[in-house]
Amino acid sequence: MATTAGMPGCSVGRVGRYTGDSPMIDIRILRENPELVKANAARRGCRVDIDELYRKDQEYLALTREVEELRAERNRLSDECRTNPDARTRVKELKQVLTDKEQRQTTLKTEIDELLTWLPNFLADDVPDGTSDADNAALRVWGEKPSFSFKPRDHQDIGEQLGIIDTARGAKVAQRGFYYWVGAGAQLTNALFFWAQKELIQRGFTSFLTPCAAKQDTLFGTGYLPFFADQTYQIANENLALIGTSEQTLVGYHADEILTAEQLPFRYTAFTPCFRTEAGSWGKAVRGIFRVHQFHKVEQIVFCLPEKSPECHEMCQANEEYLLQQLGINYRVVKVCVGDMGAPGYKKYDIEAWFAGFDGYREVTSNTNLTDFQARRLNIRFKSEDGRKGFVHTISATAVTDRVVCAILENFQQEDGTVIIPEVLRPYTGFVKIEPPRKK
RNA sequence: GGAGAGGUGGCUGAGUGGUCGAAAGCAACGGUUUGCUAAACCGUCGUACAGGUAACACUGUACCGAGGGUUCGAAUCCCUCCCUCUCCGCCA
Repeated sequence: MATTAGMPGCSVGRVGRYTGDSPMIDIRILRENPELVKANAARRGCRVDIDELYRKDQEYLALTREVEELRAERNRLSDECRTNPDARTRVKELKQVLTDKEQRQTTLKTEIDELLTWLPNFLADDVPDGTSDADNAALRVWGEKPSFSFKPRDHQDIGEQLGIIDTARGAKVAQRGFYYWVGAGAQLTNALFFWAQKELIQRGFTSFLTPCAAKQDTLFGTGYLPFFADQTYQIANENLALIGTSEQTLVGYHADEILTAEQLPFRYTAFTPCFRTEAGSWGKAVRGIFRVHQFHKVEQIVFCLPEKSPECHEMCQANEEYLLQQLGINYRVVKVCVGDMGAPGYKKYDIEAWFAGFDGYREVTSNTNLTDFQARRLNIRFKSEDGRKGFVHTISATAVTDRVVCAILENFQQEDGTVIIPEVLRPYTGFVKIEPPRKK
C-alpha cells in the first residue's frame, strides 16, 4: 500500500491518548541531533517542518524552566501565607505572570504534540529507497510455479464456478467489497485459519480471541491514527472503530503496562476479521476478493526487548514462510522500500505468493518491525531484575489471510474445475478436493 | 434500558483545605539472627520531566480517573466528562 505519511495540518481532531509524557519518537534525539530526525523525515516524505518543531521544543524547554521556577516561588510564598498574610498580595502578582507563561506553554505543547504525532519511525539501515512496491527489493524465491495444460482461471472465476465465493450476495447484504465464503470454501478457509493458529501455538504463541472494535487511543497508539485515518470504519455515536487488524487489539492489550524483561518475548496470535474502508483505492485490484472491506487474518504479534527485535522479526518471517511452504505455495520475499512502508514501520518484509490465474506475484502477508514506535505511544515498557528499563519493541506480522485461500484456489485448480486441497489442511477440511456443484 | 456504588502508589486501604507524594498492612528489595527453610527484627521501597554529577547524591516541577473552576494554597470544595463495579430487565 502506498504510504500517505506526512500530512501535517490534516487535522484528525483530538486524537489519541498522547498527553505529552511519552514522545512519539525519543524527543531527546531531536534535541541532540535534529539533523538526524530531519533527514529521516525527508527520506520518508514526511512534511513536518523539523526546524519549526525543534524551535518550538527549545522555546518550550526554556519556558518550562521559567514556569517551574515561578511555581517554586509561588509554592514558597503560599506556604508563607500561613504565618505572613502580606505574602498573599505578592503571590497574586506572581500568579498573573505565571498564568501568562503557562498559557503560552500549553499552546506550545499542543503545537509540538500535533507535529510529533505525524513524525514517522526511524528506518533500518538496509531499507531500500523507492516510492512504490515496484521498488521493493526481491530477497528470495521459494518453490516452483505450478504448470498447467490449460489456461488457469483466477480465484473469482473459480470461486463462482465452484459456488464457494459469493460477492454478489455480499454486495446485496452489505456492500460491494464484502463477500461470502460458502460451503467447501468456508470449510477450507476455516481449516487454514485453524491450522495456522495451531502451528503458531506449537511455536510458543498464545492464542487470543480479541475485540473487533477499538477506541481511538488504541488506533492512535498502534500508529493507525493519524496515518491511516481514512482506512477505518468509525462506529456511529461511539468512540470506537472496527479493527483494521488484530494488531490493534493485541498490541493495545499491554498498553500502560510494565512487562517483566525476563519473560519476554511475548508471542501472541489471534484470528479476527479486519475492516478497511479502502478509501482512495478505487479501481485497484477490484476483481475477486483481493482487496475488500472485510477480510480475515491470523496474526502474529511479538513484544520483545529492543536488542531482540531484529531476531524476532526474522522469527515471524520464518513462520510465515514455513506456513506457505507447508501449503506448497510458490512465493517470493521482498524487502519493502521506504515509499511502500507505513510511517510506523522500521523495517518490513512482504511475501508475494504466486497466483496462477492472475499470472503474477501478489502480496499475501507482511511483517513489520515497529521498534518502539507503538510502545512509546501506548506506554508499554519493560523492566528487568537488574533495574534496566525502557520501551519494548513490537513486531507485527501476518500469518495467513483469505488471500492465501485465493492462492490455493488459483494454484491448485485442475483442468476439470476441481481444486486440490493441500495435504496439511486435509485433516481440517475432511475432503481432498473441492468439486463443482452437480448440475441439475 | 432502569437503579445504585465507586475511581488514591505493584496490591489492599486511610485520608474533607496547608505540616500529604500521600497513614497502615501486604508484596518486593537489602541486612541481622538461624544448621537449612520458615519466622522474627532493622532498613529501603512510586513515576515522569527539567536542572545537576564522571557516575551517584542532590534540587525543582508535575502527577491521588481526565479536563476546567474556587483559593495565597486542592487528593480533599464546585462543574463537566470518562471509566469500572453491583443489582434488576433483556439476551448469544
